[in-house]
Amino acid sequence: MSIQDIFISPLEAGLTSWVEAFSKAKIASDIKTIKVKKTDELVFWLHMNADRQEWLTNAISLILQKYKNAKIVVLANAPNQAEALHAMSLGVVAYAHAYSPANMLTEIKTVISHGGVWMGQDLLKRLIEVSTNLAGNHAEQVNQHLSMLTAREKQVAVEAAKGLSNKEIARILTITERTVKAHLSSTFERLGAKDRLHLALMLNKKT
Amino acid sequence: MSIQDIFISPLEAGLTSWVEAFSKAKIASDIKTIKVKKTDELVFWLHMNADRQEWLTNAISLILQKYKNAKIVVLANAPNQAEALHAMSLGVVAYAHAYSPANMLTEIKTVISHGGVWMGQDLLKRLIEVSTNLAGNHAEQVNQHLSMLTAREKQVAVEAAKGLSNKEIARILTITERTVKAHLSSTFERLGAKDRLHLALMLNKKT
DNA sequence: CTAAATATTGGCCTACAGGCCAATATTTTT
DNA sequence: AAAAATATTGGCCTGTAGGCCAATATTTAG
Repeated sequence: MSIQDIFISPLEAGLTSWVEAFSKAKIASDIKTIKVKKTDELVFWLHMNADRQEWLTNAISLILQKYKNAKIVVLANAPNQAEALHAMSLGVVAYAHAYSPANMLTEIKTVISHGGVWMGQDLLKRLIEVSTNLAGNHAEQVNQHLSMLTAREKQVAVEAAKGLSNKEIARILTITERTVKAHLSSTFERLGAKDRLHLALMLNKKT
Repeated sequence: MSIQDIFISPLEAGLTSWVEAFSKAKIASDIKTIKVKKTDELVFWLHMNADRQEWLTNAISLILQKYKNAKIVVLANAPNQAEALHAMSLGVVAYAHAYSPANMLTEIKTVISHGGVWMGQDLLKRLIEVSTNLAGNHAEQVNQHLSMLTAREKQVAVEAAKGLSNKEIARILTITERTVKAHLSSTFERLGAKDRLHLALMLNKKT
């Protein structure tokens, strides 16, 4: 079993750095025209033009559908984060500049063939920033709010913030509706919330 | 210039798979005790216990401060996404299970020494999901909801979703409270929301 | 061991929310 | 021009929410 590189590019000959890096690669302009041994380990290098957004999406899903274990690299003429994110969300394992030098291409291949992911420093950074800011930071704020409540109040509060009625909360916690109200009242006071809607906003807000 | 692996673990001998993978590695329990040639390319393997959250944070920043170009890998006894995100946001380039077999450890090393990033499939997926959701997807979803409403209903809906009462909305839109109710009722029906709290969740939720 | 905080529930009362039926004027679509 | 969708408002009625006063059992903290 060997590794087969396949370039998909509108250019007939591919770029020189590609040829330099992988002399035995196949070059095609359309996915459907290529023929490969199913047993080969496949690496697809998709050359991306700015005006082929839709093509990229289709190409990726087509490849992954046909060759389950194929690795896909996107080489963009004009790399941008949004596109990178989109591509990687579809299953691409590397995203780089189309004019990357040959030695970088071989490094990328080394990385992905060992199960790694390759992307620009800034992209990774951005990815993590977004995640931690909007997922982590928020969680911390919510936790800070919840930490001001007693254990029971917390339970009631999170259910109320989901949109459940007092009656529903009472049922799932096996207490009286009256008790739910009591917990909520003290919750409102502790958190400074006007009512359950404000509570919900405090516990769900994305800032 | 050679590559020097350094294991930091509370265990005196390290795990067998580590020793197997990198026989020439140094093993220490504290970062301060190790001595390395500045010229070496350094790979730190931090062994993470569930109860050393704080230690990890400190260790990472200490290492990166002292050895600018060092690569850091975190090996977690009990891997979890939150911790992985946190670690990678601090500059870690790989996050894996502490009991990963020796061959996986060598693959990780290959990947990171070529500039790649190594993390579990599900973590990467999650990372991208979160990013795409919170960056663009969410706004689109909200707009899709709002597009199902008439101009007036939209105005009422967004105010209601902020937590304003019918009376308040009536005042700022200069209409009767009764009219606000009418717009809200049809809004609920159009969007399939039970009440204003669910409406608020639809327009504020981060999923 | 006592004082303080929590968990539970009751009754009562007011305000607000939201549904139902109905009507009119304006705007948009066909 | 006729039909359909929108914008406004009324009255009425029911249910839920949340505040106020009050009491008891349990847990926790000093």
